[in-house]
Amino acid sequence: MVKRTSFEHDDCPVARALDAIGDWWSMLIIREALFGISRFSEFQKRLGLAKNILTVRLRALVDQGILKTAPASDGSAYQEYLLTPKGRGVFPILVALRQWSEEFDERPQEIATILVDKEKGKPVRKLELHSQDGRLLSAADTALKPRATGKQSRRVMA
Amino acid sequence: MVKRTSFEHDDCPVARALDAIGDWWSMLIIREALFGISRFSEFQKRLGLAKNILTVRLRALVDQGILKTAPASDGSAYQEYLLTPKGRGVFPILVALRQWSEEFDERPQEIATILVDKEKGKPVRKLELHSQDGRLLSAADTALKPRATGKQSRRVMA
DNA sequence: CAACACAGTTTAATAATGCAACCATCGGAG
DNA sequence: CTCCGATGGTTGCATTATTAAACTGTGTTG
Repeated sequence: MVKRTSFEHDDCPVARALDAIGDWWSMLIIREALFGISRFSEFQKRLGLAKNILTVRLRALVDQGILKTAPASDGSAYQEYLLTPKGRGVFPILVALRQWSEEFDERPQEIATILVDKEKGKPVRKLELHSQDGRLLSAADTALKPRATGKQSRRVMA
Repeated sequence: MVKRTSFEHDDCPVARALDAIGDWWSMLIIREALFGISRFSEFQKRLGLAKNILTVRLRALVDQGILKTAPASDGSAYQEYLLTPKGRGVFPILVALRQWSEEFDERPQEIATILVDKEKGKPVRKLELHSQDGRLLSAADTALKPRATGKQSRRVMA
């Protein structure tokens, strides 16, 4: 890619999120981190990406407050990369991606894992979007409203 | 980049989803499409991307069954790009991205739009993940289980 | 103290963007 | 019928991201 158009100052929250974690590797790094991976070499082995890229990605994630470095709790020397609350907040996005694959992939049998709830070991339900008074909402039931305060915009999302 | 590692045959559903819609533009194109945009020039104007890139992205999205081309319902000649069910299924992912920005962005006041429910015009609640018996689940309440049938794997997600 | 693992950095090659200019088709005005 | 602008692209070239692989500098093990 080139000059990778930054969406950092876009007023659309989707664009902002993509700017932060919208590349292939960042999301997968966070996925691994949520699974408990914290060491450089572990990320590298599991994801199979080039080490320089991993370096850059980890640094970017740390800069954005998604990961933080800690002085290696286990063993000694070296540091480890831990998720911040902001990083753990990515979980629903990963679930959404997972469920989309599960629902629409043309070869779902190749999908190796199922997300289950720990207590019962049964698959989770689909993510649900509710209104404030509790109605289940689909895309068609929603709309975008400009924020009350601040400059208005024609930028949208759905 | 180089040889852009494809995750198409990865057994992790997150990776598969990212392989399909994990680049900056595809997600935004789908966002616009969900908002009703269907014409090439409309996408181009609203997103401000280069036309060649738009061409490639649209074709890829059509190939993947996320968009389909129709012979221009309105006016005449030219075609339009419409979402398939698979494309509309991306909605929760966009909502998850949006809510992540809303919750963790350091300058939330720059975010221009709010997702509301059409009926009441009030902001929606956060996406919720439930177990089959209805308990609200957080990341910590979940685990990954290998699929019953098929080759097992150490590939994970959280 | 030699070998090895960890956590990177550097380098060179290559593939993916982006920009701009070009081309083809359609519909409408004259 | 012809010219013109808008639509929907395609082509080329410059720029940048990503990669693999080699190299560096620590710490740790034997």
